[in-house]
This record gives sequence, structure tokens and C-alpha cells, in this order.
Amino acid sequence: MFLASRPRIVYYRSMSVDPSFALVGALIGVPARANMVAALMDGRAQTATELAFVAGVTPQTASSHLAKLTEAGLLAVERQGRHRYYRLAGPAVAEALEPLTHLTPSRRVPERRRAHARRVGELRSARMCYDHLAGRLGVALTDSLLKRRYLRRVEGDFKLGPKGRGFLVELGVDVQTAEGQRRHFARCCLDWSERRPHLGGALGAALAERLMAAKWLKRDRKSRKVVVTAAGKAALPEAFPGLIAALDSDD
Amino acid sequence: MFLASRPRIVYYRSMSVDPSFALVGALIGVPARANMVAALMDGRAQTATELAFVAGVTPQTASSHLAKLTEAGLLAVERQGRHRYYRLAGPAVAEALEPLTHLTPSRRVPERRRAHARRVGELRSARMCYDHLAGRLGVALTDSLLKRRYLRRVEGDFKLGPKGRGFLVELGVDVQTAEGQRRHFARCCLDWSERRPHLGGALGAALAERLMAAKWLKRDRKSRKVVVTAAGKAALPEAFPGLIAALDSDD
DNA sequence: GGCATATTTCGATCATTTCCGAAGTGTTTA
DNA sequence: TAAACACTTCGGAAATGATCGAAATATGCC
Repeated sequence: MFLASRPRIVYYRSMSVDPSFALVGALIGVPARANMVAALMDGRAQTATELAFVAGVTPQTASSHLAKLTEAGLLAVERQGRHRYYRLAGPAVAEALEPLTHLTPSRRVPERRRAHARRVGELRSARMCYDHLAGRLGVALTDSLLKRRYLRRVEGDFKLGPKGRGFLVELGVDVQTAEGQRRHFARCCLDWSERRPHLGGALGAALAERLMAAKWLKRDRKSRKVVVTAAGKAALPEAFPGLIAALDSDD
Repeated sequence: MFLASRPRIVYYRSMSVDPSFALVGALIGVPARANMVAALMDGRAQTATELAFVAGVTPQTASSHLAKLTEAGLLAVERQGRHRYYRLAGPAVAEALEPLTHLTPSRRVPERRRAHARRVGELRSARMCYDHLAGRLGVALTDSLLKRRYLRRVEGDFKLGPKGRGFLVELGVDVQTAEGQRRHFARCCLDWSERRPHLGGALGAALAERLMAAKWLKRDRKSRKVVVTAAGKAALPEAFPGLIAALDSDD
């Protein structure tokens, strides 16, 4: 019964170009898995059960999905007691997936889903990209640092000058720890809603962390959104000249 | 018989983050469609039948796939007589899909598929990204222009200085036409195998076109690969100082 | 030890959607 | 006008793979 039915005409498979994105596509093309990955896009780790919840499936199903995602190298696991914490395997995953979000905007808005558009707008203005700031805020902060020559572009990455280092240390950013890490220190991360580069890498993460710790920014508890607190509204423009104009401009 | 069996426990769907990449993932996650899109990654247009061939399916099946891809905005169609030419909807599609190719390299090579690795290496060294040059060659050319200050980075894009304009015109690049186009003039396109920016946009396309026309480069007939001709090997390093070192370095 | 919780494995079911044959529309060639 | 060609639409068969229940494993708590 094998060798049955199907192949009468054999269509020659040329396959001249390797469609290696098919694997990733198949992985994230399923709602359940897409929801899980989306939930992890902010770089935080979550347990299998939490992810089952956000995906709207049973733990069994979630487990199977998570195994696939992990095996393919999109996620990483860490055991902690009876929990397993899943997170994106690295910043590259978030960076690669982000552009896809903006690929099919053309599904024309029915003219009344403005509320949703506004929510997307919020997300555009300030959000986490893996573990550093992105969106309009992330770009604006980076621009401010660039303008004062605290940061310079070098070969596709950023480089922190001595004056910039002093400034960030003064601000309370743990630059030293960031410097000691394995990962890229000051990565130039392209934001795809803004189409502008912003600060990523260990330094980007440290800066974001500091701004959260100082309570100038606050992460939404369940999403990638970031809100500027009252304290932040006062302090940020002072620490980062030129920030207001960039933030107030509406889309 | 509706309302049967399934929903006893209702798992609450949180869906706090929009998994909008699921749509794209589902589209490119199927081998047939993935092959079609991959075949179009060099920016050229192909007929529905040709694409059916590369995907290894019948024309009927291909037609259905192409309709979905087009409806989602990933492809664009153009009718020409009884043919329909499909192509990527724009450079953004290629740019967004490219990173996915490099996301799951970890499927460890069985130690003997080095031949394949070498082929990938070739692709890394010089290839088309939509309609401009990418890979090591694209990055090296861009670096050369940057080093001589012919090109500068401005707000995430490139800007062509007057001296650079003169140089390219001298080289035979149709800069004027490129300037008149709707699309970005000198886009900074991130290459994901190199993780380095290179020249895209109308100018990048014009430069690539010129180098092909001058027979310094030649496109592979069926893939995204680009080979440097004998003439190119002589002329390119002269026109673009610093190119040799960048190209010879092996991975 | 005994029980609850977190997660995975296995097996079977069910929904999705890919796929092709047949038949249709429209275009070119003879 | 007829015939060949390019492509699409429609319908049903088939494969794929997502899903859950049941049961197993491992951890934590008392």
C-alpha cells in the first residue's frame, strides 16, 4: 500500500534557491506558537504553563510546541525546580522576527478600528525589543546620545566614547558590567516601525534597566509596551536634550 | 451535532501581544510557497508557470498559492498578455525575510556537507538582495564609498555627497534616474549574514545594474548568486580601493 | 511517605489546507 | 475560426499536524 496513488507526473524540483526560511515560517505560522513567541518578544522568560495560557492551549499542547521551538533554536530553556523557563534564544531572534510584524499592514483598516491603531501607535512610541528600548523612544534616546557625540557609529555597531561613558555612569547605568559581558556591547539595532537604528546590546539593556530602576519608565506587566512615568516625563528631557520633540510628534 | 465534544474547559486567551507575524509565517512556512518566494528573492519577476515548476507543484496549486501571497501583500502581479509575472512586492519583503534564513543554522552540519557549506559561503560573498548587491561584496563596496566620504550615514539612511555623485556618474551609474524615483534613494540595508549595512535603494539598484552592464559582475541565471568576472577582478579593486582585503578574507 | 503541582510522552481524533483533476476564462498563434 | 497556451476556479480526496485525554515523570511541600 505504500507507493500508492500520488506521483504520476513528477514535477521536477528545481529548488535553486534554498528556502530555509520555511522552517521558521512553519514554526511561527501557527497561532499557538506565534502567541508564545510574541509573549516572549520582550526578552523575559516564562514558564511552560504561563505560555500555554497566553497561547490558549492545554499544557500538553504547549509542551509539544515549546519542544519544537527549542529544538529549532528559537527558544532556550532553563530548568528551575519543577518549572521550565522558556525565553528567546537570543536578541537575534527578536530582531529577525520584528520586521515580519510590519510586512502585511495592507489589510486595510475598516475605518473604525482606530482604537486598535492607537494601541499600535502606543506600541510604536515606546516598547521593548528583546531587552532594550525600541520604538520612538528608543530611537530618540539613541539620537540624543549620537548628537552629543557620546555615541558614534563604527562599522555597523555603536561605540561609546569616554565622555559618553561618564555620562551614562553618572546616570547610574552599570556600564562596567555591560562591558564585561560576552554579547555585543553596543549593538546597532534596526527598528522596523521607525526604520531607524537604536541602541541595543549589553549597553542598551543596561540603559533600559537603569531607566526602569529609576522609575522613569515602567514596563507593562504583560506586553512589550513601556510607559513614561510622571517622574520620567520630568527627568528624561532634562537628561536627554531633544527628546521632547521626538516623542511628541504624532504619526 | 454542532456544539459537540470539544470545549469543556475554556482556556482563557490572553493574547496580550499581537502575533501578527503568524500570518507571514503561515504563508512562507509551506515548502511550495517558500520555494516560490525564495526564487523571487533576487527581485526578478517570474511567470506563474515558472514558479509552479520551481515549487514542484501543478499550475493549479501554484495559482492558489500565488493568490494568497499576493493578497497578503508579499507579492505583486503584473499581467503581460497571457502571462502573469509575479515578483516581490518590494525591497522590504526581501529585507524582512532575509534574516530568517540565518536564524536556524544550528542544525549541526553532518561534518561532510561541507560542499553545501561552501556553496552557502559563495552566496555569502556576493549575492543580490532584491535588486541591489549584498553579501560580502555589497558590504565591501559600501565600505569603500564610506571610507572615501562619498557616502555618509544620515539618520539611518545614506546620503550621497557631491564628490560621490561625481564618482558614480563617472563610473557610468545612472544617478539621475535613481534620484527621480519614488523609492528611497540610498537606503541603508542591513545584511544579515554580515550584520553590516550596505547600500540599497534606488542608488544601490543603479550601481548593481551598472556593474552588471559593465560585465564586471554577472548574475547566476537561476539564483541570487553573483560572480565577479575576470574583467571585474581587474577593474573593481581599482575603482573601489580596499576591496580586495574585504573579499579575500575567508569565513 | 503522601499529595499537589509542573511538565512531558503517547495515542487517537479532528480540523485545516494542500493538492490535483476537471472545467472555465482569456490570450496568442495559425 | 480553431487550436494551443497561460492561468484561474471549483470540487473532492488525502496528508499533515494541532489538539486533547490519559498516563508517566519529576519536583516541591507537609
